[in-house]
Amino acid sequence: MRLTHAQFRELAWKHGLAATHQRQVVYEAVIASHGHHSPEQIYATVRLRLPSISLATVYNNLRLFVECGLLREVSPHASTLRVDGNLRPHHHLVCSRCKSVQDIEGDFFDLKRISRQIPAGFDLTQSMVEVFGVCRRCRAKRSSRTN
Amino acid sequence: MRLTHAQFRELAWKHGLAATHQRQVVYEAVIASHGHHSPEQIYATVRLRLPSISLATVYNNLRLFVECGLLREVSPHASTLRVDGNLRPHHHLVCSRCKSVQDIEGDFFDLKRISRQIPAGFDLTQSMVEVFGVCRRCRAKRSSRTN
DNA sequence: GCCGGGTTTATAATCATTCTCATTCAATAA
DNA sequence: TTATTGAATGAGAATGATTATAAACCCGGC
Repeated sequence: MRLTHAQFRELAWKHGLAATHQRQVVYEAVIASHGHHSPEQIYATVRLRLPSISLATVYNNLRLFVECGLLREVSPHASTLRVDGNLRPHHHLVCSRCKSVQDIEGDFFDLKRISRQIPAGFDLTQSMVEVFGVCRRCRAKRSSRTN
Repeated sequence: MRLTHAQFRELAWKHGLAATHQRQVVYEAVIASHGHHSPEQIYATVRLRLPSISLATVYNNLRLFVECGLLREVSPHASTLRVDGNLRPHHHLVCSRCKSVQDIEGDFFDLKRISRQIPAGFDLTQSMVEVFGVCRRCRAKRSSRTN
């Protein structure tokens, strides 16, 4: 998807960001191809239009876009492996900001109903559900923010 | 939690693993302290009992334990950032093996009902749900495995 | 057009994780 | 109990993803 520079400038300003050319191209690359992109993939796409862009710029701007709510992060977890010895069926409540994880017990999820909606062949027998939100502590800490 | 060596050996064998001393201590460290542990945290705990253990051994054995189903991996997602330009409310279907992500539309989750069960103060207004399972391709690939 | 502060670039640094290989150990057979 | 052998371990190097640094550059206001 392409935007005029004026359109992008308005979008960026609404979110408190300066509207640079690099940012516009990175943003357009993410929006244009639907899916869930890694920084490397976006970098490859953006380089077709801006061969001299730096990978660091892609990382910086993706982080900014996520922080200001222009994009969402898939699986916002801590950057390190976490392991759980609790094998009983349970689910996780994850804070998108501090990445803390708490167990939730209970049967919120109608897996039968989900099964009817998901692609054929996807196996939910060992399934787990994670619910993302903002924990009490993080909400208190940054309650002044609007996003 | 401590196990006798005989108990651990039986547990390990049931899952197709040799029962080494290091493995027992790593496993006990995970089980003993409830929560969601990083390799570094487990390494620190294990070193109290086995000061000469290598961090690589902790990593190797955690991976093996997860593969054979003795432990679960929290947030089994690709180790690289993924970004999503779709801001409309939707959820993700994630394959625990190949880490692929697909969108699912629909209203499977009764957030009101969840809200009543989660700790006070946890903010679900920007929430997202991810459902983990095994995608068709991965299921076909390793259908001979029992776990 | 010029200035100043934020942005970009290139590269170095960092962090988590995996690999390599020499050494050691667990499990089986004698 | 001991010997054997393939698997597991330990130490450190290597890798891959991400972040930090510092000099050059550009956007937007004057």
